[in-house]
Amino acid sequence: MNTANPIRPQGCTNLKLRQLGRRVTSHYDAELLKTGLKVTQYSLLSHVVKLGPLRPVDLAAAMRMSASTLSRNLQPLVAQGLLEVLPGVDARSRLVIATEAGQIKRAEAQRRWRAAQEQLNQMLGVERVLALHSLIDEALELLASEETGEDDV
Amino acid sequence: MNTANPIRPQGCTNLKLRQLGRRVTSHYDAELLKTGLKVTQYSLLSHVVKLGPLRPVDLAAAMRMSASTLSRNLQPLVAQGLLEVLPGVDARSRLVIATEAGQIKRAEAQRRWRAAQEQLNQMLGVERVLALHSLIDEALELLASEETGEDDV
DNA sequence: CCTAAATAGTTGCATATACAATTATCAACA
DNA sequence: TGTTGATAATTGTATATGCAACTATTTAGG
Repeated sequence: MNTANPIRPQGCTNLKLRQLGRRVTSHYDAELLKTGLKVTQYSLLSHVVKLGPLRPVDLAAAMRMSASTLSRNLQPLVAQGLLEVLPGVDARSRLVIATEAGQIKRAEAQRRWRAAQEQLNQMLGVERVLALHSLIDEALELLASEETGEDDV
Repeated sequence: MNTANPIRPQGCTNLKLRQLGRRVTSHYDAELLKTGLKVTQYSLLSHVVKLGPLRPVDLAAAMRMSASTLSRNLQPLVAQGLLEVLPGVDARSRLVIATEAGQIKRAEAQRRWRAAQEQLNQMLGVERVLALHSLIDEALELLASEETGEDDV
């Protein structure tokens, strides 16, 4: 019959994203193994190095993760002496900053990350990676304001 | 100078996948909230209902997740009486099966899932979702055998 | 038949993830 | 200036994720 829909997406977008995410994470993690960092930790460290001393709330926003997740994810890096959490301008806020060791570690890990990224480009084809990045960026853009119950009263 | 590369992917594929994954997960979870299931749990339950009694190892393979993760992810669903883990043909293996309650719950959750999926199609545009699915499927295919150190000796 | 390798599953450990609740502080305003 | 609502961060609780190590079987070879 096919009563109304020409082509409809098959399968669950979330499941697919998770499956690919798992696979890709393990790819980067394998390359980063020797640095002692997981790719999630590299991302976090890298953001702090680049965005320089900044408040957790701003870091969480930049990385599009919840503040509570960030709060916990900072801990392993602080424990390793790669990051520091200093008192902020406010008595309630803080400032996250990369230590000297953190900057060095990041530079080292960045080489590994680049190798992993380029290997991925090889395996998937640069075209495909570019297309995937574009789609993800567009999707993130389109989902940015939504979902929060934005009624702009 | 730009010595050799016409266009190279900007940013980290893993970070992007994670960011979109987080956003999309929360979208589905919001819709599934009333069923008491998270989208990860819905996926698992759904696979068991569809693939019928099967061994954990096969279920993990079908869902492309590690056996250890699956082992733990089964627990909340078993605790809720939606799944059962029965002795398998082997003394070492098991059989995972959906209970009556599990099948009912899955049918209910499926309606919610479909609503979430269609809402996502709306927000992103069907074209984009189709393109994303295709890219992910292709990437999973291309990464399927790799990465395991396959030397096919 | 017995041993070694392969297979199935779980568990210890560490991390990632987020919602809800909590604590602390700050800002607006009557 | 004192209350009230907003903001910043953390913590309790629950789940997701995987590697390495472990237990229990099974199978393959000698």
